[in-house]
Amino acid sequence: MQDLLANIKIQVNPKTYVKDPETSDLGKKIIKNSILLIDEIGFEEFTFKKLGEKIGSNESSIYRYFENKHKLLVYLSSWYWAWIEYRLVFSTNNINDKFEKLKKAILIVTESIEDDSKTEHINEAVLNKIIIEEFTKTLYSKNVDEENKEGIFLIYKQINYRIEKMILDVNPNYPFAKSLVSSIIQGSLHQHFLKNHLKTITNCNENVNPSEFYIHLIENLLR
Amino acid sequence: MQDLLANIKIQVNPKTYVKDPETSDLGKKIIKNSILLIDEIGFEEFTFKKLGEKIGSNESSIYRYFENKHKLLVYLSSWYWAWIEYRLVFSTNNINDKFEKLKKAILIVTESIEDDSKTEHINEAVLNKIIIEEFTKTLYSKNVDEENKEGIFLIYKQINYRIEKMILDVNPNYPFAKSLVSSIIQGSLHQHFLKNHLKTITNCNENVNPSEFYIHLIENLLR
DNA sequence: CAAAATTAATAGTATTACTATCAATATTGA
DNA sequence: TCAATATTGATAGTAATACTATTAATTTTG
Repeated sequence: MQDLLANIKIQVNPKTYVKDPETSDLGKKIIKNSILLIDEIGFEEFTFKKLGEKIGSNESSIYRYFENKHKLLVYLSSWYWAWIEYRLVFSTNNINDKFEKLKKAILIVTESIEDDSKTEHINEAVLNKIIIEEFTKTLYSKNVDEENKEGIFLIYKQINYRIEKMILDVNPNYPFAKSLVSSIIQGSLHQHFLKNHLKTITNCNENVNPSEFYIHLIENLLR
Repeated sequence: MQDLLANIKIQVNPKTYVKDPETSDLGKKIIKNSILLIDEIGFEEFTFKKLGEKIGSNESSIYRYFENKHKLLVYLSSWYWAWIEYRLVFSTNNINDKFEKLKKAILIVTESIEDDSKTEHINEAVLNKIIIEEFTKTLYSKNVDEENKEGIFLIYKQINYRIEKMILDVNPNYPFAKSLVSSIIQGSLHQHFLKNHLKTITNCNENVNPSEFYIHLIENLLR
């Protein structure tokens, strides 16, 4: 899996960037360190000026790759979900049992990423952390409708469609497959967040993770 | 219900404001019009300067009521959840059947507010709209932990505890009551949001509302 | 090795998110 | 009722953000 990924380039919607950061050293440095810096100080405090200082480069150079920090976060999110989709398809592909397939899919989208998978300039574990804390901001923004039209959320939606199909394969009569999937994907990020910040309204902690809650849920709901 | 509410003053944590907006005309004008303006232009575009212009008052006067726009949003959210809690307690109080009680509670926290209940300066229907679009920003902020310590989210958490108790009354063996509640409350706001912006990953629309999805869920999950 | 592309450095602008000061007005309570 | 007090309005000012523009320096490439 590790090695296989090394040869795959995750495709991100070109509308998220001005110049593809994968095409230069500076671009990769921007990606790598923006992940680290956002994790460190949070997205609100994050600025291109600070990022420039961190990578010993100029603010204006970063603007040649990304219009603004919102678009950069959208880029990172798109990369993340494309990576998740790849892992989802890859690891459910050879499972014949419909329910086992669905369970595996739920696991992929709800588990926390413990260690990184050797994509040189992207630390997936840290990226997962910032997705938990910041992904909601890419959806809940004044540009949602516009960005949705541009296809920015296509991969995210595609993951939803794939799992929706798996649900209907397990139980063709379940009437809320779309809502169930979207509430699992978004809800599991939220449970991770609660585990980190509002511990008293979640059962998740170091020992119990969101995956268990959601797998128990579908086991009791769909069959 | 309408009349009863007219005599109740919703209590909001004093740490959200500098001066209680309920104590003056200007304060009430700030509350009333901030709700309308945030709904109109979105929280990101919203500034105290624009609000000042809208109410024919000065930017600096608004700062005497709220430290910044984040705190104002926190105030509005706290008011909203206190209002929901009031309605929750009031309307489940006399229900004896445990499952019916839980269903009613779920209904209260997931339904969309169609018309306002005559709190003079607060339009609950519009407030509900901005909670759907903006509440997530009060939680997912750099100050969560600090604000949580200050008790800012107490009422929100209390609603969670109340419904958790109802779930355990229905099924004492259900192992994820906390996570189920928090995922319903937050998830239903998200389903409303998807209905408005990403229609293809939800079953909710003008005819189907999140309440139906969640009530069907607990019916099949807890008994 | 020359041309083209990329990056760095510097400067500058508009807007935001405030704070400070002081005058004008409204409120209150003795 | 009038004087003290509190509230609000007007104006000005600051630091930071989120950019854009220009030009020079450096790197890449054909």
